Formats: sequence, C-alpha cells, structure tokens
Amino acid sequence: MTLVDPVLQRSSPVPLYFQVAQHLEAAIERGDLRVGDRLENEVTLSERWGLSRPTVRQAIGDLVDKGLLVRTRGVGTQVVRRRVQRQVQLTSLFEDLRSSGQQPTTSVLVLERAPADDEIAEHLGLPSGSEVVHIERVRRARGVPLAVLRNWLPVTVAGSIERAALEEHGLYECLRTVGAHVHSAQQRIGARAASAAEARLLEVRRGAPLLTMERSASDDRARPVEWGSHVYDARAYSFTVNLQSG
Amino acid sequence: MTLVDPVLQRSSPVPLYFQVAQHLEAAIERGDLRVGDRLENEVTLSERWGLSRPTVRQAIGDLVDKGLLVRTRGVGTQVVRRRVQRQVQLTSLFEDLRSSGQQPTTSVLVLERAPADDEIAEHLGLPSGSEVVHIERVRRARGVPLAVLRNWLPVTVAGSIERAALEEHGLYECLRTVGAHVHSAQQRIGARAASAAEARLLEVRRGAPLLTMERSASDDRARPVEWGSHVYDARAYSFTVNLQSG
DNA sequence: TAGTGGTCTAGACCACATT
DNA sequence: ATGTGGTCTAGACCACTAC
Repeated sequence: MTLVDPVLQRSSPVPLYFQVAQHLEAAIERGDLRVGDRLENEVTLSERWGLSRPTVRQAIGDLVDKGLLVRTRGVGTQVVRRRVQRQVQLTSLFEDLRSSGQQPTTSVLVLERAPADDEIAEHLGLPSGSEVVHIERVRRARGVPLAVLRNWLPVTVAGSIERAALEEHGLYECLRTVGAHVHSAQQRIGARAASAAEARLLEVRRGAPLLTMERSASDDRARPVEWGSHVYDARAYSFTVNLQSG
Repeated sequence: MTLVDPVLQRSSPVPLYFQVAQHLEAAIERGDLRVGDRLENEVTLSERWGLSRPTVRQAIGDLVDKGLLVRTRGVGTQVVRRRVQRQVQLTSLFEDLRSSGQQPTTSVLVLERAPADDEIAEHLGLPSGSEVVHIERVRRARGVPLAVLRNWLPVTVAGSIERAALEEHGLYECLRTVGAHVHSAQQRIGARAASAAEARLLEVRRGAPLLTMERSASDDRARPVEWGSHVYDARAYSFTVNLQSG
C-alpha cells in the first residue's frame, strides 16, 4: 500500500468527497500513485475510510472527469495522467518571459465608451448603437510588440474598469474584481496575413503571418460579457488545446 | 408545465438517469425548455417520475457538465444553452462543402512503414529508429488543395490500415475500426509562412499564411496512439474552441 | 421563513472482465 | 466463479437564496 489514508475533517465546510479527491490528486501529483497504478476497489476504500461508497465514488468520479483516472468495469480504477491539463492555454513568449523573470508590458492604446457598430452589438446581444466599453491594448516584450488585443464589453459589466488595472493585470482578472465571472467562452482561432495597420502596430512586414483569435464570453446566466478580436505575431504565440474522450 | 414526462423503460439496458438526461436534452433542443427557463425542483421531479432523487440528480448533473443547465443552490436549475457545444471543432471549407453536397477528396501521398526519427519516436514513446506507420495526405475541394496532413503511428496500432479506407474516411474513424480508441489528445495550434515545399503542395505563394496544428493522441491507458503535423490554407480553415468555467 | 440544491448514508442488485 | 465498477433506492440533514 503506497497510498496513505486521508485525514478527514467532518466538521470542515469542505465536503468529504472533495477532501478525498484532493488527497488522491495530491498522491498522484507527488508520485505516490504513478501512471498505470491501480486504486483499491471502492468498497474497500469506503470501509477503510469510514465513508459510504457513493461518497468515495464521487471523489473518484471528479478525478475521472479531470482526466487523472479511468474506471473500467470489472477491472478497476487506474491512474492515467499525473497532472491536470488546462483545456486551452495560450503559450506565448509573453508568458515565458514573465515566468523567466523578464518584464513584458501591456500598454492601453484605447479605453473609451463608444456606440457599438452592428457586429459588436450582435455579439454582445445589445441593440445596435448601444454604448459599450472599447479597449485596445498592445503586449510587448523587451519593447517588441507581440500582440494587439481589442475588446468590447457592455457598460454594465466593465463601466468601472480602470486603465492602470489593465496595464497591470489580464482582462479577466480585472473583470473578476468587478464581480463579472466568465463561465463559458467560444474562441475561433485562425491565421491571416498582416494588414498594413496591423503590420505597423506589430512592427512586422505587411503580409507577415498572424495568429488570430476571436472570442465571445458569457457569464453563468448566458449573458454576454465580452467580445474580443486579437492578433498575435505567429513567431511568438501558439495555442495549446487539450481534449478528452474524443 | 411545458415539460412532458419522460417515458421510462425500466427493462431497458439504458440507465434511467441517461433516459432522463436524453429526455431533458431533447426538450431543450426542441425548444420546449428555453434558455432562462427553470426546471421544477429535484424532489418534485423525482416523485412525479417515480425515481429517487439521486437518479434525477445524476441526469441533471450530466447536462450541467455538458453546459446546457446551471444549478444554483437556493434558486433552482436553469437552462443556459440550447445546444451542446463540441470542445474543439475544425471549421473548414472542406466540411462546409461536404455538408452542402459537394464532394471534397482526400488523396494519400504516402502510406509506408519507416524508421522513426528522434522527434517522432519521442512523441510516440518508442525507441529511436523503431518502425512506425507514416501517412501523408492532401485534402482537396473542387480540385484545389486546402490542407496537408502528416501522421505517424505505432505499427501495433495502425499496421493494418489501408489506403482505400484513408481516402474514404477520417483517420480517427479508421483507427476505431481497427480497435484503437482515442481518449485524449493535445493539440498545438499556430501559424507560419508557407515553405517552398508547402507552397507547392498547397498551390499558394511562398510565404502565404498557413494555420498549423500538431497533435499527440493517446488511448485510455495513456499509451500514445498518434502524432500528427498538419498545415492548412489559412483562408479555408479555422478552429473553434469552446471553454467552460474558465 | 420557505424552498432550493449540496451532501451523505447504508444498503441492494446488476453487468462486465478476468481467472 | 470471483471481483470490479455501474446503477438505483429511500431516506436524512445542511447551506444558501429569496422573500
């Protein structure tokens, strides 16, 4: 037995199944349970830990959903991955530089209220011509521009966002501090040649390959929160997408 | 009450919670339940349908995971989306043409066994120089080439794949018929300028923007199944990525 | 205060994979 | 034949939201 029993706190507000899931996830992360290892069966675990089987099952089920475990009827439960993978990650020179201690920067070109044109209004589910917050930013590393980020948000959501916050933190971080929680987003990733204006902003030649991303984001009541249209220098950025059971 | 009761078949091998989930999903899809509508509470539903509350809860939970419903404690369960969204979808001229009745084609340039170079061997978790299956295909619509798809697979997985199958069906479809089930995949999406060779194959000018995708796929025991490196004409393809609770 | 979902129990029987 | 996960029941109490 390499798996230590969890220390369960029944008085804690943290649900028991969650405590168990955290314990198992930590054991996998630490390497106590390795890829390919089998867990003991659910009945044995629940008896040893003094829990009902459904409670243990819920914990295991959560880790299955996270992609760390697989259950096979008649066989058992096995570890298949050591770490949780994020669904989508923008792997960028910008983040690499930040984590390696260098200081990339974000400068805000535009932060204004303006009437929405038809396309923006449609994306945000607002009447055409409604006032919206329009943000335009440039990301630079060592002074070299790498990305141009353009966003439009309902005034009700982003009316109080400040320029200084946007230069220090990501947009979603700013939205959280204002109480807007993004629940789901749809992104469209493509590529195209740089227009003259984009080439000027990004200091690349006209026609250079750019990675593009358009995004619609909504809160948990399906209300539109943000629409964005971003372009990235293709040499500096790529997207990583992780899929399961496809 | 706009929601019709489900017809439950207790003798069916289909689980009750799944029958309920299908019934709710169909009602949402049909529009009987619209975005914003609230379900009756779980206790009432389970009593009316002659099921235990956990069974009804599991059905609702599955649709929450699919992103169709949201549950809020003290409030209730609401519809937030009408259709299930696929996690990642390659939206392409190719698929558009197929669904509009036109006939796009896939031609197999290469289907061979060859020793893996270091990079391929690493991606497939094999010793360097191991024999692998190497596939190279071109996708065309109306005779115009739109994508070049290059894949490498372990011989144990793809040893019996045939040229004709690859010209008729997608790679993953072929893998399923051979008993290889892809469980998870990691994709890296980027952009770059077309090399001379790529420009020739895709009939674009050298330096034209291409959308690129590299993919590692594994089965449910975390064994590598496939590694692929694809390039797409950026005018014809884009990726759609759907995120939740991010 | 009333009503909702969130958590938990202690069983039961079944389907499937392995031996 | 055995052991595993898959499904299901009939309750219980709690935490949160809205009024």
